[in-house]
Amino acid sequence: MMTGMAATPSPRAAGAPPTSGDVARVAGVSRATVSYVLNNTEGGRVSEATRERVRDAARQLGYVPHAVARALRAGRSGIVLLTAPAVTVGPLFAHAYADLQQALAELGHTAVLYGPTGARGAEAGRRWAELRPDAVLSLMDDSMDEDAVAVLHKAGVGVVLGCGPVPVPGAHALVADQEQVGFRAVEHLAAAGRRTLGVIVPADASLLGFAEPRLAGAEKGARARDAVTVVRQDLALDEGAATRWARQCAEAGIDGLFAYNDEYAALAVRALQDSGKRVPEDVAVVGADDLLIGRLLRPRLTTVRMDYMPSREIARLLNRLIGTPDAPPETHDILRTGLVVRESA
Amino acid sequence: MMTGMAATPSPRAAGAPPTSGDVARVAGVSRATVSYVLNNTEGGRVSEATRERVRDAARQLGYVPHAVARALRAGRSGIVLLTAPAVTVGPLFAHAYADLQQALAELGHTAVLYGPTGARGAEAGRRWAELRPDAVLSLMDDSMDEDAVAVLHKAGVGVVLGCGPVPVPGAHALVADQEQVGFRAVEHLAAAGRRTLGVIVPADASLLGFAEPRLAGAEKGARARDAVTVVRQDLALDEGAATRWARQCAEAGIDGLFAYNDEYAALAVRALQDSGKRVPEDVAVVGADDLLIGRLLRPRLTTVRMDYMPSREIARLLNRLIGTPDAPPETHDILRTGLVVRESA
DNA sequence: TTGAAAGCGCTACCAT
DNA sequence: ATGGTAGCGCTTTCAA
Repeated sequence: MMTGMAATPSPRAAGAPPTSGDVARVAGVSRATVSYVLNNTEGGRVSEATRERVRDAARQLGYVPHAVARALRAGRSGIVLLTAPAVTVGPLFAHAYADLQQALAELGHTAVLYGPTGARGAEAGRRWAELRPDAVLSLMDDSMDEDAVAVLHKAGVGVVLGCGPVPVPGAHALVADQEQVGFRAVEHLAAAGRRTLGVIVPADASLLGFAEPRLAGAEKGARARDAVTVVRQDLALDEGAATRWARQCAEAGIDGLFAYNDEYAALAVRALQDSGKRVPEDVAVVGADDLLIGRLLRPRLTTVRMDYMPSREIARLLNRLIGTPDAPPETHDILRTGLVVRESA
Repeated sequence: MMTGMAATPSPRAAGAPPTSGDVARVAGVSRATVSYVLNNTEGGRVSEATRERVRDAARQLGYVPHAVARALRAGRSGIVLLTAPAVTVGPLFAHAYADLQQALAELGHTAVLYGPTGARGAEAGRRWAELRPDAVLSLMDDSMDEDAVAVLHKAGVGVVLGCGPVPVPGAHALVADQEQVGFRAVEHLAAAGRRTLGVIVPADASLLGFAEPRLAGAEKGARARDAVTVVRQDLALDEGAATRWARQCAEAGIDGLFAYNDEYAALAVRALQDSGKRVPEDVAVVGADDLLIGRLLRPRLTTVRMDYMPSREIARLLNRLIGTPDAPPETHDILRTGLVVRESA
């Protein structure tokens, strides 16, 4: 057993960052008291005079609590890990991410984005699990799969929430039903009397998770109509490719076009116009995502707008799930779409 | 002193995630040995048979090391914290971020993005410092200032690297000299005989950190020439604002325009054309950042392209700095610009 | 009202 | 070749 002096440990090396022990020493109290004061634990159990001394000492030393040590002791890190592949960390995502960060912070969580690991499945799950987050939210991330979920659960990460075109087995799901997008676009084109509909699918493989369902939705839309056919058009986001595509497109007799998003639509419109086609007279074009570029081009793009569940609601959902880690997987629909009719279709 | 049995602690609650102690128990060895084996410490000091048993046990239990505990013990978290305000987490940034993540991972670090905290200066510094990262890289983040750096250093975060238009005192700096951009644009417009140059500055306050230096560079370019003047044009990224701006622009007698970036340039070109001006005949336009939209417009946009230091080099730099935490602040230039001449100027 | 001490999971030093 | 054990910084129970 130690005797005496324990409340006054020797000062630490000069350059070392101050710990709660240092604060205690300077304030002339125990580490326990420091903890009580700085965390406002147990209302008035510490006298106001002492509280003031402790806070002064902390300020004077520039003390910053050590979240790692706190997490170890508490058994929970307070971290919500967001995972997202490179492509997703894009413009649409930027503000949503900032909002989510904010909303989670208000609920006492720390949102942290962990970019592409280079691994997939169980291996990716292990990388995430090492940090022992309270929850993992994977955004459109196809490296999150059933194995990854299993690893996470086994490592004590109680909440795994997948957000993407397809739900991940075993995890909670925010489903963004991308099929709606294609369906709605085709509905509009068909109603305008178009019969041979091209659907532009991006060559970028990392977008297939979105592109395939949008195509599938378009095909579903075509089947619901008589005499409407859908032709898949693979296209890279590149002017040369677009020029070649426009030629081939004319031969296919396409009179209506649904592009993966407004960027691809813009590229296609340009190429069609350069090849002598008129938009929308010869080919009607519908884009998606309501990007700025669609309003700057002439003709202005008709597009399928996406309304996702607001970040604040997602934060509340996460907060609730973290509170009940063993609840059975829930599925929430987070996508509503609407057509923005402009000039191109 | 404990006696006996210490190598065989009692099993833990069934649902609890396995610890190295559990692995040790299953493999019939001590926790120390588990640590040696799983971290490949000290070459052959553990027999191959034992190593195999340990690895089997770990696999069977689904053991994932606890990075938090490891960090506490090691005194370093292995984390490189990236901070960025909402606007920056944009398209240009996406791939750079993914690359950096990758490059840092290869060097044994974990890159983690910590979005806008809602706080600034010392308070923001405290939020970051809590996580005890080995380094903080702030990207175009104006909430990182001298006070934040001081807090971080005091909390033992040895490496603070700022990347933005202006260096942060006390921290290492990656300077992206945005003035070059404006200078180069004005040089081109003046050489083409334009004399009254508008410079479009975005109304979005969060972009001012870039916009002001670009404007300053343009002014510097004008001073270097006779009879060339620069007129600041504030503009919001909005069609209505652009229409009003185009009218006022005609009155000002502007015959050359440098826009903050290609998006603003596109908006301006559109508005000018709609108001009856010809581009480039009446007004020559130069954009910046070489965005896709610049190639889709007619006329195609002349733009100032940016070449940043590749992520791999930034990762190597960070790695070196983490190895020598007390080195004096270094400054590195990471921006090269080049003019891409197309049709608009 | 305050303090002592245990212990979160891990690694590294020193024994054996 | 392997094991005991101290201790990273913190919170929290129990004791005073």
